[in-house]
Amino acid sequence: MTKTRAAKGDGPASGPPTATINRVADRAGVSIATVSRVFADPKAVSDALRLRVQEAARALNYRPSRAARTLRVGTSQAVGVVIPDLENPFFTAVVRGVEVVLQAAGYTLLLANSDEDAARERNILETLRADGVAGIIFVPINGARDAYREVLAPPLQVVAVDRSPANLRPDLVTVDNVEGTRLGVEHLLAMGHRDVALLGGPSRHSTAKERERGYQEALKAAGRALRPELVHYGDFREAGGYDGMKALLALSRRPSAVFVANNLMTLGAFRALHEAGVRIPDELALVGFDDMPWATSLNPPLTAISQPSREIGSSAADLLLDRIARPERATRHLILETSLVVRASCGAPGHKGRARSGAAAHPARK
Amino acid sequence: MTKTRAAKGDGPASGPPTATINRVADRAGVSIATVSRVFADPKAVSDALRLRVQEAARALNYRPSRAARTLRVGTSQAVGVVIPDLENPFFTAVVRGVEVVLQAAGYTLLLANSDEDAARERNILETLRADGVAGIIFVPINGARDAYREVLAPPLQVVAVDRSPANLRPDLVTVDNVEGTRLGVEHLLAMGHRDVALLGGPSRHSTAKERERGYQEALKAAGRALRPELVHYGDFREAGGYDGMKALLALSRRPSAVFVANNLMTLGAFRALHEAGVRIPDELALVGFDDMPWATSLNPPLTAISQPSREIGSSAADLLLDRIARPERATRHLILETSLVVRASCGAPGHKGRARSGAAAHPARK
DNA sequence: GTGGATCCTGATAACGTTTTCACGCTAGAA
DNA sequence: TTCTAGCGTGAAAACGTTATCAGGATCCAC
Repeated sequence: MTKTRAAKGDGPASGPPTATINRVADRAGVSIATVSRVFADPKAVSDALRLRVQEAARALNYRPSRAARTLRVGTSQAVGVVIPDLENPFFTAVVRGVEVVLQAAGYTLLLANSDEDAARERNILETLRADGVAGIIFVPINGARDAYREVLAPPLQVVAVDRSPANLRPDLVTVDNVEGTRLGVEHLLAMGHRDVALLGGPSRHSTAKERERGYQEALKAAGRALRPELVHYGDFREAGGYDGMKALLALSRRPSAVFVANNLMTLGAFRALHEAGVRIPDELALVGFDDMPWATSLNPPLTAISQPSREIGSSAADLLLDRIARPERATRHLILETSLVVRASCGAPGHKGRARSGAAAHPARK
Repeated sequence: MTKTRAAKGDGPASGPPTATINRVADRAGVSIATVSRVFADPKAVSDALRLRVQEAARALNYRPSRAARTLRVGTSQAVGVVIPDLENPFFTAVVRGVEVVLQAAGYTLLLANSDEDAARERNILETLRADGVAGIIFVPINGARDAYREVLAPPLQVVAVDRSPANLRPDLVTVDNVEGTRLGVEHLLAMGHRDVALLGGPSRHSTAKERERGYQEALKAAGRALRPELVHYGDFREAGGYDGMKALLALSRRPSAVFVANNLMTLGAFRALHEAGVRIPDELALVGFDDMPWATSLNPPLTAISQPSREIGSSAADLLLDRIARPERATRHLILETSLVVRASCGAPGHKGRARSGAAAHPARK
């Protein structure tokens, strides 16, 4: 049940009638053109007038209308950010990174959630385009062939993040998924595990495919055969990890170690193991892709492949801003590095229940 | 280290020159006024013309320019959402709730992060105001006396969320923090714990104060004295919970149960307990405020006070939309209910390591 | 048939910017 | 002095909508 309290609303204390460029011009005794110039290119106007204008603007608490500017100039000081899941901490960390650099550059951030739904994504992109955003940073759903052809056509500037879109080559920021996964699996193999399983993701995501490749390469490099029954595919959500882990536990010949290809699935895997009373890492060792804030609070603390999530976002924003400034420059693909953070879930010696991490992720910028 | 690959950019395949209302009018052989009406109030125009216009609009892939509309009408179809921490899953869940109803209503969501910083918050609010957003949904930082007086003055519509702002009475959506905390502490007392500690938050947050009050009331109702050394205040972040728990563990007369007043602090508390090798719930029972996605993956699964976070967001959005439609209506305060989700960390019988939850949260809507 | 009332429709004036263009002024060169 | 540059400024025209107002049909009632 829910309670509602009513209160008397404050009377509409109607502030001053919103200063416009005209009022500032009047007060400063100049033309609106001069006022505009003071804000756009301060050194184009003489010191005397500039001061008068700034003074007047301050007195009236004037802020140029973004809408008017957008209309006139054709493109707004905003960028759209669209991610598939606002509640996945990896994506929010990315958004955080984006937000920091956009805010600093005076841009506004329009956020939308595609929910892994191609139709919804298309709808959002169209809206953003109609909004006249200067650019878009998005995690592509990777849908149909020509999904993005029209809707992301110039003059829109675009950078994709995390996943590589199907049929478009925009600026791109990803992580080295193959290498990262190889790191994790090799770590498990190096600790003597003979049968390492994989809880992978849906193949429509480039990340899922790359991580599976990393798994295969690690096995191959170690001279170990691929046992297909040890590979299960989930949906990159909690339930997928739970189901996959249960399936692995049901195997007559259980693996002794598992690599989970995604953060939410790792959560599900943990839940399945706790429910089944399986001891980690003694009965089953675990390494997950993507390090999360709660990783050290799990029991045992999770060994994970850490991605520089925040930096992925800030790099993407840098790339976009740069491209807005120079639309003609060649498309770039930035690949950031991952790192292995060793904690206890993999059974590494010296990490029994301790929560200290390995080397911190510290990839180079730009 | 980071690799960069260059690729040749696609030539600017310059799409069609962006359809405007004029082009649609021309093609349909009507005036722009009619086109505008077709979109604003379709039944105000005759069937024949409406069809012609719609057809033309579709052919040209026309979308009304939001900027032009905003300029003309004085207020944009966007609402600003400002939260203190984009990486706290509670807030992202709230944003998610907001987003769903805004999207459905055709509004765009401008997101910004105040980072618990009053100056930053003020800056953001000013920008949003200059942007001409129709309204603002925000988690107040609760700063100075007259913090919000001018910047949130009409015609801006405002609803506050989670916390009650210091000196302003806007529409408000909160949770019953006193009641929720009482629920949790009483649960621990009912299980026979005599000394229940509290890891509380900074008193500048109304939520922290309310939760402390709930703790006090529960003790009082049970006829138990308040032992001040059992109350520690953190910053509502992970580190605060960690430090607080360590302090509690250092006590000569340790409590046998702890209530943690915030999700991030719960994480820190867990980490401290794992590090110290304290067995939960045998040596120390734990209940936390706010149920999180990872709660069932912790070991043992966390008993928590669940907030309807998503619904907090959707209610706030509902309230805002309603207020935009009827700016004169009285201010309202919506108080949503919390519920106790019993898992294993509190030591409840029948929950040894099991992850099944108690009753699902299911508060009434509106 | 005439007088309204009702309904659709089109011209047109904003909304607040940015940008182009021309103008006047000062400075330096002839 | 006269001419040429160059600089700083203002007038005015967009940008794409929405809202107001008035005009032309159509219809019904008298």
